Parts: sequence; C-alpha cells; structure tokens
Amino acid sequence: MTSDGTVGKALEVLDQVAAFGRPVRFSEVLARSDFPKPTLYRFLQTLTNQDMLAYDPDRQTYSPGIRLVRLAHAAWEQSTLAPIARPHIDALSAAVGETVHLAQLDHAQVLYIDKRNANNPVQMFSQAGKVGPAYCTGVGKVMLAFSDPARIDAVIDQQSFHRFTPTTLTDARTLRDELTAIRANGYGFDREEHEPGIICIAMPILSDAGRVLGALSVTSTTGRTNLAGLESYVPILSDTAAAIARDAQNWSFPDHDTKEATGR
Amino acid sequence: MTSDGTVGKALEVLDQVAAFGRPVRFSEVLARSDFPKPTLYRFLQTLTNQDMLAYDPDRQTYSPGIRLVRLAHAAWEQSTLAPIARPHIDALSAAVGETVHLAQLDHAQVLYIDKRNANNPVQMFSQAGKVGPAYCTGVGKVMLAFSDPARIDAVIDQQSFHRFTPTTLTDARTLRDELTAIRANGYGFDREEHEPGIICIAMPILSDAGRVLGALSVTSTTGRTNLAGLESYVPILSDTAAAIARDAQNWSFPDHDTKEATGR
DNA sequence: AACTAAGTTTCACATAATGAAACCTTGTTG
DNA sequence: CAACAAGGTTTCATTATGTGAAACTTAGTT
Repeated sequence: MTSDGTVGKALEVLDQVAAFGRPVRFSEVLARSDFPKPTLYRFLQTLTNQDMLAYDPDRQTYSPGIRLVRLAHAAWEQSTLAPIARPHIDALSAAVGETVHLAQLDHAQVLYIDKRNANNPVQMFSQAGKVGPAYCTGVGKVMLAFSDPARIDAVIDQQSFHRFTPTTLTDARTLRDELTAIRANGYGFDREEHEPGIICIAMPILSDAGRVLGALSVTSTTGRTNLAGLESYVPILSDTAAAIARDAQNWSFPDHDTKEATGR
Repeated sequence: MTSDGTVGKALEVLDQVAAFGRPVRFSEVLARSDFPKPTLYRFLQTLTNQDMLAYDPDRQTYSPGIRLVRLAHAAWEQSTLAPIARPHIDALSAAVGETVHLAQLDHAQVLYIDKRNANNPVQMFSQAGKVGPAYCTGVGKVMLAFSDPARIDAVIDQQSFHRFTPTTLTDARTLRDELTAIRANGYGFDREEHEPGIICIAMPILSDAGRVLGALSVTSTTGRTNLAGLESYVPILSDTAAAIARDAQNWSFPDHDTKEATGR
C-alpha cells in the first residue's frame, strides 16, 4: 500500500516536490526524502522529461510541471462535480451576491473544486485545486458529518487541529460533537474558525443513497452579516444541493450524440 | 526518449485515458493502446490506487483523478505566469471591459493559463487548463511568431490545419507568411479563424532576451467591434505585457518565510 | 446449457530499477 | 591558487520489478 512499485515511488517524489510550494533544489528534496541520492535523482529526471516537473536550469530548481495543468483540466471536467454544478452555482451566486464555494473531500482534506466571487466570475485554478483543512471549514465539517463512521474516524485521525483563530475546534471530541449537531441540523457553519472575520454556511450535497458527493458554502464577513443572516440562505442552498445531486445521478457523458463543436 | 522506463509508460497510459475526454472502459483503452492486456491492466490499477485515475465501479470506467487537480494547483502557482500576471490582467480586463486570456505554449499547443470574463460574458470554449490549436488562435500565432526558427518548424510540423471557419489558415505557407507579418507588427489578430464571430488581438510577452514567456489577448465579437477597434488596445496591451515580463524576471519565491497551511 | 466478450490472475522470464561508490564541477577558504 | 567542500552526476554489479502469454473467472448473451 505504501508503494505501487516504481510508479508509486515516482509519484511520491512528485508530491514531495509539490509540497514545498515553491521551486526546490535537488538537495532540499533529498533532505526530506527517504530515497538514496541516485534514485531520487533519476526520478526527478524522469518526471522532468515527462513534463510532470519543470526544471529551471538557472536556479537549478524543480517545480510541478505544466503537463499537470493539462491533465487536471480533464480531471476537473470528468471527475468532479464542477461541470454539473456550474449552472446551479452561477444561479446561487447571483441570488445571494456572496462568495460561493464548491468542495469535495479528498482523503482527509477539503479540495476546492470551484468558486464564484460575486464580482469576478470563473477563475479556475486560482482557487480550484486548493486544499484546506477539514476540521475548521464549513464544507469540511459538513462533508465529514455525513460520511460513514469508518471514514470519519480515519479522517479525524489525520487532522492536525492547528488553532487558526480563537474559535477553531482543536480536538477530536469537540469536532465529533459538532459533527453530531450538523447531522441533526442538516447543515453547518464556519464561525470564524479558520480566518477571523470570515463566516460561512455550508450544505452537504448528498446522493439518494445518502452518500456525500460534495458540499456547497456561502461565505461572508462578520462586518456584513452574521450567522442568523447566513441561515436565511438555507432554503436556496438546500434546493441547489438537491439539484446538483439530482443532476449528478442522472448524468452520463454525451455517449455518442456528441456536439463537441468547440474544437480543440 | 519514447519511454522513461516504467514511469513513462504509466504516464502514457494516463494521457491516453485523459485524451478520451470522457470516462472509458478498460477495453476501450486497450483498443487504443500498444500495451498488452495485463500490462495495461496493472497500470490502470496502479494509477487508480494513486488517485491519478478515478474508477467508477458501477460503470466500470476510468477517468482522470482528483489528485491531478491538487497537483495542478501547485503547478499553476509555481510554473506558470498566472500568479505574476494576475494583477496586471485584472487591471487590463477592467480597463478594456472585454474577455482577456493569458496563454503559454506547451509543445505544439496553446495552453490557456488564466482568463477574465467581460462584464457581458460571451460563452466561449476557453478555460484555464484547456488547450487549443496554435495555428488559428491569436495567442498561438503570436507566441509562435516570436519563437526561434527551430521551434517554429517543430510546431508547424505538428499542426493539423483543420479548417474551423472560412478564414482559418489551412497550410504551413500561409501560416509562415502570417508569422512574418506578426513579427514585423509586434502583435497579431484572430480574424474569426477559430470561431465565427469571435475576433481577438494578441500580444506576446517577451523577456529582455527576447524569449517568449507567453501571450495575452483581448477577445470580442464582430457584433461589438472590429479589428480596428481592437487595435486601439495595442498601447495598454503592450504596457501590460511589458509589466508582466518585468515582474517575471524579477520574481523569486518568498525564500524563507514559510507559512504553510494558511490555505483558504 | 452453451457460448462469448470483458475483465482478472498466474508465473517463468527478461528487463529495468537500485544504490554504494566513484566521479565531476563549481564555489569557497586558508 | 592549491586544497577543500558541497552539490550534483555517472557507473555498474546486484536484485527486485515489471512483463505478457496463457489460463481462468465472471457477467452477459442467445
């Protein structure tokens, strides 16, 4: 499980480079890696050849490569809720005039899939692709709350419970209590748990079978509204989530009746 | 070069799956693949284990996986012009009130890196991560025009010259003439060459050394303006391109102040 | 029940990955 | 400017891994 052969190891290296969040030198990766020098060196070479990494010869640094951007576009269109949810999110965003997020759970983290700013629409990877902690975001807690117990345990196990603000939930117990409350309620809040002044209301997107497909949230600031204000969005949020879930289940790719006029 | 060992082969499979543009069954991939059945099978398993592919057990289909979205975010922030160009593009978009694109050349294709929609948005094919043809887009031709001769030859060699509209350039000769004209001019147009009714003006982003870093474009419709109208944007486009190039060359990552996990 | 196509597993064999050691190359120091 | 590091690259015998023909197991016909 730790390793899917050579390919798994290479991808581990790729992740390690990406994890730095900035271009890195060979020796820096080496210091954090379990691989011996020549092995790591060969992986970096291979990944660079393959455009999975980009190498800057001047600075002698590696960073995640452009091929990933191409591949991710395909992933985003085929393996996420984003394309299905798009019209619904547009409508929601227009209706509430606040920032809207669409997220999915990826292992123990929240992965933001799409976003609408009230003002400037559609900025894809600028937000989408970003990951955040599950335990202190509205979407994270809501998705967790409706996951099956085994999953909840696994995810909670991996949380670091870093205190971002005074209201951050900082241990498993309080988080579990919060999850129970969310389950009872049907939706959840972020009470400035991640960033001071930032609050949100989050709604799970559930399949008919009750499986968590993702989550929606409407974010605002304490200067503009409060939790009670956000709560007034519950009906539209719940309708939107239901609509997305319905579409997701009826959706199958344009099998043969392809229009695809928009070329490549 | 064809193959970087096992890792290269696995990534080839990943590309093949992504190329379908929709979830695919094992046998479909097999039909297009040179790999023998069990080999391909194992690659798909490995990639799925690694979340580079997602497997839908109901439909028995593979599609590009969610891990790619995470990785691409890192790539987008570190290996593209997008983060540097962002404020400049915001300003440009606000100033001209039309759709603005930022693109880079990826092999023989145009890769859209970022985009700003106009206030009155035109529905179009482009998005960050999406690829387009180099020979019939403003950004593509402009980037090509300022590339070195060897590169131009290589890229032209790989173009398919599909006729999208009546004005599409459909052979290497006319394209080369157009590139010469663009080089003389300093910028280029898309004269409804890709989509009817869609025109644009494109400006290369060049380093001091004259290397092509990317390209910018302002897109509109024949209903709203014409080429002469777009040409009035030349000064602001050229200033913006210069500003981006300058920032790109002075850019170095926040070296030591690591404040990880501030994710949104 | 008999057939078929798609998907999965096995296993002897060949290839490709491995990493200790040696080797460059560039920048630093006495 | 010789001697030294430190970071980066190459070599090569050893071993682990990947390979794919064939056999097998479903699931879906007719």
